[in-house]
Amino acid sequence: MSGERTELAPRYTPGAVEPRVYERWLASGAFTPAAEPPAGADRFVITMPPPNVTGSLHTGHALFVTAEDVMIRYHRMRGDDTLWVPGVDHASIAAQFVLDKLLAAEGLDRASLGREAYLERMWAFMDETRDVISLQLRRLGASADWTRNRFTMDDGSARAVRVAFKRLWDAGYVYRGEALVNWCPRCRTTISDLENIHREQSGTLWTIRYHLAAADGGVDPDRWIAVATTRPETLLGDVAVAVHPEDDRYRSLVGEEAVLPFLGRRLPIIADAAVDPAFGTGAVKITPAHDPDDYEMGKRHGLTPISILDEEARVNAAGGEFAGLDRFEARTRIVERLEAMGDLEGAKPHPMVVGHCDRCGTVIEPRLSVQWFIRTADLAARALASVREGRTTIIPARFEKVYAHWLENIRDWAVGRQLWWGHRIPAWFCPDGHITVSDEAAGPSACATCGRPAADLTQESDIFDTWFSSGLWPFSTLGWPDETPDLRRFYPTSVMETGYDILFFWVARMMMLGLFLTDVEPFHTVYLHGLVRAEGGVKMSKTKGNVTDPVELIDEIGADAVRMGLTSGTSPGNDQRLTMAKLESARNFANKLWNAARFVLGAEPEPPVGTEPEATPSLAEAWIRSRTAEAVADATRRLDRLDLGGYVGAVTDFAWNDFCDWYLEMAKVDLRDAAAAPAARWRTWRASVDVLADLLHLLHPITPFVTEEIWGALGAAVPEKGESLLMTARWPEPGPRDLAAEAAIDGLAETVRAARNLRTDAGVPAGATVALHLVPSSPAAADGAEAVRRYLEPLARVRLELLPPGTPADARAVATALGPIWLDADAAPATAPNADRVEELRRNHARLVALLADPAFTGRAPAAVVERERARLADLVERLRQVGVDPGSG
RNA sequence: GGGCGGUUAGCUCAGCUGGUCAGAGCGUCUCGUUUACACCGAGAAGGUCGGGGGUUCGAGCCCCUCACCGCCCACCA
Repeated sequence: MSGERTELAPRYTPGAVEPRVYERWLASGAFTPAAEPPAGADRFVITMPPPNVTGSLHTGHALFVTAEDVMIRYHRMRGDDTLWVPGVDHASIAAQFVLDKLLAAEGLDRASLGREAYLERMWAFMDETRDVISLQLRRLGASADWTRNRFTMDDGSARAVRVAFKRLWDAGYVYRGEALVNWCPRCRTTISDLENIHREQSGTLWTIRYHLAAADGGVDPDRWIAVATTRPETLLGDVAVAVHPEDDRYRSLVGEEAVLPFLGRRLPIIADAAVDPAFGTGAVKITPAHDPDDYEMGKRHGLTPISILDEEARVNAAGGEFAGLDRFEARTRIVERLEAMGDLEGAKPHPMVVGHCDRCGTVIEPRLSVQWFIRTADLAARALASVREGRTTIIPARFEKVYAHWLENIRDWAVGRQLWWGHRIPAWFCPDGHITVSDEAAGPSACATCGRPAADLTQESDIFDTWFSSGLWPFSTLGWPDETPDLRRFYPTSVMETGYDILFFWVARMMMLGLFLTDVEPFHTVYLHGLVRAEGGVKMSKTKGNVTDPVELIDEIGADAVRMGLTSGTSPGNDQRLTMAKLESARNFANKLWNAARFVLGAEPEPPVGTEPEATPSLAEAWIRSRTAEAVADATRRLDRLDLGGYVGAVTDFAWNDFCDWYLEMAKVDLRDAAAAPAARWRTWRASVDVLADLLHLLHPITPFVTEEIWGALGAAVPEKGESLLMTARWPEPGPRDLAAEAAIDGLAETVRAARNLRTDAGVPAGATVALHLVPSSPAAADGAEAVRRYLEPLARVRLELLPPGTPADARAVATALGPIWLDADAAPATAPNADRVEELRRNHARLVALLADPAFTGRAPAAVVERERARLADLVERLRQVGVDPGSG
């Protein structure tokens, strides 16, 4: 038994063990699936949201890492064929935003560098940042397969993007057309509707006079139509004035022309039912190139849009004297000029909703341009059906409605971005106007329509929306489009875990693309965690400066505590405030576990000599084994339901209350019983080791480091317990329950608490041992009391004195499951401390008597419920009788 | 303008298909140098589960309504 012993350090210091433990895990190769799946094993594959390559993880990310790692570790211990592919996302717009700022600090910009040099800089930048996130993930304990580490800009992703786009194109799901899109003048790119953040703002509603054209071809100074607008600068692009067809004020003007100020353009006055006569003046200027409503109306009336802003939202040549001005300068100038001309009829404050760029906050400009679109109607319908028909389940379920609502109202996806960092759209234009889409890395060899050679073709300069490649993640990371062994073995994946904030951005897109390209749902469960908020309840963001680096927290209190602090007491989809107090109590738990293990390891008795017969289990052992069985079943059930908060709560509760507070205290009694046979002491110790081992298994998914470290020491002491890693040990099966033992210890615990209360009430010094009198309420209770005497006496610091059944209870007695108890007279106070307790018994008794007398209850409630209430009443009657109170008839 | 979530002990939050569901941690108060742990142990106080209706034998849990707080979606100039 001697062998090598790994002693646990006297004090728990997480920083000392974590890196070493992670190295052992890595070296074991167990993060990587075996070459062949274990026979008959279930599959469990996590789809993780690849974080943005440019950023480092904040504490919010630590939650997703924890949730996924808990799941994957649990399933690995179950013996499932598990895989977790880690990786990062190239985040084109975010990456360019960051790099542009770096360049600006050097006095450089995108334009002066040019595309090629810019991308070189970007790759160099990537090499610096790419590993930061991997390192953070490792510090958190992520048991991901690093041999499969991926990047959405790697060759595999690039190929998947090309093939995916080609298939969409070939199936008619891609089109190119002119449309009004969301344009960010600062990022100089199109963005999707999702990235266009609407914010309420106070604006101004100006009323402007447009004079009517005079019969002689000039401008009529006395006749005008007043239009209301919040954007006077766009008048430069006006092509009409619209009124409601039923509006009597303007009916006679329809068909006439107004004259555009400054530019003199003739604007037909048209009638359209979309105009709200009650708003403003009831007359609207129509600017199809700069307003979505106007664009639609322009199409209805055959009006040609006029764009008046360039890509940086400065007035272009079409703006006449205002050309070159920024849109907001132009607004000011135009208002001033109109006022001077006497054509500004009014201006009043007007609350309005304005779209802003999600990335940089700039006001979004609707811009008319030719774009690549993915037709979403069919794709969305399939994605919707998958969830409706239960092939994919979203947790929590309420997000299924959110998901459905979005997909039901989805618009076509403008996938092109006028950026450089990203996957270039694999489409080539031929001088004759034909488009060739190719999935070859080298591009097409010739125009697919007319056969002109590749040399004559030019590739589209736009790149894809980042989410296009992210949307392929579950299968592009497994080798798709090739039918690789990985794809066959690990696809579709099991659980897709992410925050609810990217339900539309990512989850919905993965569903749409996955179903189209692979004909199957990319995952059967979507688990959405809530957001982690800072202490004050505010959202964490870099600009607010309240982002905490998880690595700093880990250095301070350990990765296990960070993981536990982030998951305990949480429920999916609900935000949480992460407080230092919560993290500290998680750290305290790790410390507690550490010390409990130190105790168990240090309590090893002399082994018995071989001739001694094996001892029978003590009551304490029978009880803790039964409790362990329940804990195993409970933890397993909760993990299977992805109830992570419940799992953490249940397993820590078991560890702290059942194992540490009660079992170890009882085990001490058995271990230190000098009168007991060595075999009995040995058996008790072995039971402690067994239960500790089971407990470590249960805790491992949430606190992998501390449990692995303890496991190592346990294995050194008891080789058959842990020769290898806990990480790959088998998840325990629940053993049989022993309800008799549980009832016995429940009775013991109640009696100990009651005795402790009596001591406190009586002011007995903590160290003193006093006599405790008990009148067993039955012969069985007498036996029960004898059975727990060995534990009761030291735990309550009393000498138990059993009195003959029927002995009248003392006036200060308290009722327990075993019978009335009271302290020795000289230790007890003169008053009757149990008056309140008796009163409570009486109240409950009265309530139950009334309830059971009600035929409505006994008649309609299920028999089991009525039975339970009857039993409870009987217990109350017994306890009242114990303390000398006659319950009477009620 | 739609939709969703929250409102449970001083604080932060759990509460599964209505029947020990009135809970946990932290905080507070009182004890405690028992050889695992003061990052601890023992004990205690503290809530008519936002307000008001309703369904039911029985409701934090279901229905209606109101009030705040927050979020998501939404092209009205």
